[in-house]
Amino acid sequence: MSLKHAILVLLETEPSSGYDLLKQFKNSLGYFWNAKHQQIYQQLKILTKEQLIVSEPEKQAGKPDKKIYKITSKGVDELRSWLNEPVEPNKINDSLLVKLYGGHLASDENLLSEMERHQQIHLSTLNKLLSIEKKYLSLPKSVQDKFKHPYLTLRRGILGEQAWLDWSEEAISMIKK
Amino acid sequence: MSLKHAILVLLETEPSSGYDLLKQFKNSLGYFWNAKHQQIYQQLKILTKEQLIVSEPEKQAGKPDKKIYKITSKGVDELRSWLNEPVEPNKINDSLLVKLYGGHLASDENLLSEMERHQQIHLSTLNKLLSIEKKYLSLPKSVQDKFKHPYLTLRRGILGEQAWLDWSEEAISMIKK
DNA sequence: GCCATATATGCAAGTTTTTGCATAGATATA
DNA sequence: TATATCTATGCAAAAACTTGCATATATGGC
Repeated sequence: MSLKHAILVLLETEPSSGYDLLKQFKNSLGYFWNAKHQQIYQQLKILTKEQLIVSEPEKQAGKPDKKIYKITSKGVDELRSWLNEPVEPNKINDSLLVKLYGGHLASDENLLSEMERHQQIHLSTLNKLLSIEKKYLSLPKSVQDKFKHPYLTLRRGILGEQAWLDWSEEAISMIKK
Repeated sequence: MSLKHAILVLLETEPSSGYDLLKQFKNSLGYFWNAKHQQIYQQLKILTKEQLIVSEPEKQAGKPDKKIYKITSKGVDELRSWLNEPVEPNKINDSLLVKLYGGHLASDENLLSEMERHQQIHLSTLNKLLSIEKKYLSLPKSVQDKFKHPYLTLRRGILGEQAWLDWSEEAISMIKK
């Protein structure tokens, strides 16, 4: 389980609310982590009980109040020790490929429209990631250095999405034949 | 949940035992579906209760007996109707990227050895997939046509692994700098 | 002879994730 | 002015998945 560590790693970079974390996962880090809001809030409660993070309420005008969580030194220790352990390769369960595998039972129109729908999602993700990269590349070298590791994961997102799109072109033309 | 449909789609192609399905996921289809044996056997029980599949025992010499499951017409109906519904894009939760994201808290040696370990896994997966592709491409065109859809998913595995490896080269040289 | 791995299946308990429901003010859009 | 979406958090139940344990035969390597 590393929702725990995904949260710790983000809080180590910057104190955030549950909602902030949710937005990060949704808007930029979805290429490496995904979680529903219920899961995040629940995990924040658990991490607080384990004293790996602490929260402070933040009053906001015109919006509901936030709870800002920050990592404790115990949390940093936990994170450091987790970083030293090997991790399993990423488990893949891809329903779209299940669907394509059984494609002879479906119509080509169905498959093609599904592929195109997914293509649009991946294309918009790619564009989002490319615009984040653009921002990063415009930063001074010293700041770039500081965010070298997150950038390296961003590159994974970009190369991954590009490969997905390349494959989808190939797949679509194979279905059409 | 589409472990259900992953199993149905494989049984639609060929009647198999739980162990056969497990081997397929492990040895060739891991780029699109992964499941532990306990999960598969449990799901086969559920699918049997739902009458989407039926089993027959097969006695084997020198090996434990097998239960060969095959899809029923009700199962094919279920599969067909599922194939007509849109599926969600694949949820990604990649611990390795979490680790890299927090890489400034770890040592470069640690990160590099982890990357190289994963590289080897991905490389051997790629080789396995390429050898499956080779076999496929040596089949007569008529048979190729019949397995067009599974092949198309195999291509996803291949392009995906190649992209992963390309990224890993880039990432390793960035860590070293 | 021992140990690991492959074949073949399964129960039970625990953990993780999803789904459904709930609240509540603010802003944007038609 | 209704409706949708965004901000912000949470409980509870159900479903999915993992981990630990269990059994039994066969084969290959040291």
